[in-house]
Amino acid sequence: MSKRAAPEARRAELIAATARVLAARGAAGASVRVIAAEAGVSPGLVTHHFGGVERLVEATYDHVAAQVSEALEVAVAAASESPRARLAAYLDASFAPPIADPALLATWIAFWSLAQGGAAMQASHARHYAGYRARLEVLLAEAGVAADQRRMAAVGLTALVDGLWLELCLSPGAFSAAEARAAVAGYLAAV
Amino acid sequence: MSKRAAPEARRAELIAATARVLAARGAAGASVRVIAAEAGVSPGLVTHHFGGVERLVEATYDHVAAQVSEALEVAVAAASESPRARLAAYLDASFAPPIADPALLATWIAFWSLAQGGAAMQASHARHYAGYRARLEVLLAEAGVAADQRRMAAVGLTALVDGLWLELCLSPGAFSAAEARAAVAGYLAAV
DNA sequence: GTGATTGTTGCACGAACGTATAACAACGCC
DNA sequence: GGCGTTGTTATACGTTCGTGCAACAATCAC
Repeated sequence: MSKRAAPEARRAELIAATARVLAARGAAGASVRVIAAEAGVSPGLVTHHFGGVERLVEATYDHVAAQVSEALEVAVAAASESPRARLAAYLDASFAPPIADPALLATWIAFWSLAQGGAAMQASHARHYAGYRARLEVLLAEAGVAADQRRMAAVGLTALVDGLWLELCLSPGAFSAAEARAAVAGYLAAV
Repeated sequence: MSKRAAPEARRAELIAATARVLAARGAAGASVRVIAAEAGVSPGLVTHHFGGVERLVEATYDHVAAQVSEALEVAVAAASESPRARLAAYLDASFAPPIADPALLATWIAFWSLAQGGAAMQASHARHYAGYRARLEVLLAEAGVAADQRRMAAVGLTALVDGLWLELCLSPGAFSAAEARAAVAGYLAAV
């Protein structure tokens, strides 16, 4: 039996275990029993702390999305103070660890597939992507992009980065991370 | 009881039923019983004709991928003879029916999530995407793009179109199909 | 120390899963 | 018309699923 833990700590453990299971086995493997075994606890704990698997997966989505946003901010903070460099760092971070990771893609695909029937998951997705685009528009503004062009630039850049990230993780042999960065740089130059 | 049918016809019916189930209920709903009910036959027929659900889903992937390719070719054929118009038609077709369809995205996500553990599905995906990029490179060549720039242009355009298509289906409110076409046109102008 | 609170376990339950198998029925062949 | 071939159904089996529940145990208040 696992030692008694504070509710928040146990919830965090279960969320981390869910993320690991999702990455390793996909949506099909994310069962209560598998997740509980990964966390080293009894299956009943999932119901006790989250009231159901669905709620646990939603919480895991929010957690992983926050981790992604944080990784992108870390990349921006590590860049020089030049607005252009900060923008490039934000975009290029998607092609380097920990973002460019097949395990993260597997997790993301699992979320997408589980979002099919869940309104809460769809809302979380919309919020996350809107946040990504909003952050991008701020960086574009700081880099001197005209106000009336920022929205479409953000839409296009988000789509381009997403598509490159997806294919980079899905079939790594098609092109390299450096080529992905070059493609983004080309698009950026056209804006 | 369903009338006796030729093996090929029955296989086609089961594949069509699987595509409908995948679109409507996602990967989680693609069970033998649900698919068989959708096709109006007994569950045992899946094993009899395909030897298992996994094989049936693989066959469905190939079928849907072929339908997508065909829809893109129809769009190209409907365009004027100008190489630029044919290229634009090929790219823009992703933002109009039957490609820009949330049901098709649901099907595609289901394939991705099911491909996690299946080597055959991964191979099918790699083949389909390579075919898409190869066709794109031909259209780029006909439109006058230099040989040494075609590959990266195809990679970038594929990623951009994919990202826009994904987000267009996933959260239709973020931007319009016309804006997606404009983003692609902008990228194309930069090449 | 003692009692109350509550995190945790183990099990039971009904439902759904994939598949194997035997019986049935429709079609082609002679 | 009878017969073999084979598409089709219905059922059964073992497994896994999510969840509810009673019992257990660790912590805290006093």
